[in-house]
Amino acid sequence: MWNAIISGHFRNGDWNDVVDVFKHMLEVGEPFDQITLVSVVTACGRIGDAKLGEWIGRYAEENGMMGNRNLVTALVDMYAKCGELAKARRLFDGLQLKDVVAWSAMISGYTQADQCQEALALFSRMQATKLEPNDVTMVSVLSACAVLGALETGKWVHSYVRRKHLPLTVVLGTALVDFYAKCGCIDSAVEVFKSMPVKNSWTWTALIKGMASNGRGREALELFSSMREAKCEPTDVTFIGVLLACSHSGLVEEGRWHFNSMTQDYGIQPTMAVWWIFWGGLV
DNA sequence: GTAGGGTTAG
Repeated sequence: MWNAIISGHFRNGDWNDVVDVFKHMLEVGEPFDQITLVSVVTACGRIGDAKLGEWIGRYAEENGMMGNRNLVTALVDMYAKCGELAKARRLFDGLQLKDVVAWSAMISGYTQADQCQEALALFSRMQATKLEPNDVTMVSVLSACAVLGALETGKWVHSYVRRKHLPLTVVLGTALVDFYAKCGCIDSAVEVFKSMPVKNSWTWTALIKGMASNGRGREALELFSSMREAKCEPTDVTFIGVLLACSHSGLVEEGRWHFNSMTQDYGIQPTMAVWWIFWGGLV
């Protein structure tokens, strides 16, 4: 029953509630099992609770639970998200049978820690094992390619996605759009965008920012109005793209208008990045 | 009816 409650919070993304329920269980001496620990340690990674995460890591080692691949993978993910890449890698290397989830967790760990070269190096090693990457693996690989400007590798990933008929999920599609836009291939970014069956705010934002950073401010603003017609809610990052578009294209009046609309119509408070763009080009 | 990995920021 406790696991079911924790699972509910987990699926809702309420990581703090997951941790709170577990701490309550410890306080009242409620028994838990490995399934409990998998959820809790994953939540620890999401909220950066390294203290509890490491406590669970020690508990799992001392109680002979390291044969549980789900638990070890969750620990790899937690250590990586808490910035403990070496600890994550040690556990990952110790996994006797690494499946696609374990590989994806370690690759995404490097990408999220800004160690994109390491991420691609690990991806090469994964390919050498003949284990097939899936759509989730490719999201992290594309993110690393985008940061490094590794155009050829990213293009290869795109062709792999098509060849193997990996599902063009909203997250994978967004990663492709972002990758092409960051490499300056706006036409390819638009092509992927158009081919996506489902788009969300992140997808629109990736293309708007891509247009803006490639000097196509007017088209970025047109995309922003299409986004609203599509009833897709803009986020604070969307407005970074919109204001960047105005700033780069010298559309000062429109930029000020969007800035006001952001706070008044959407209730989004300007973040530090927004102030930088505003004071840099729209005053 | 309970378990691991993913995308946007001048």
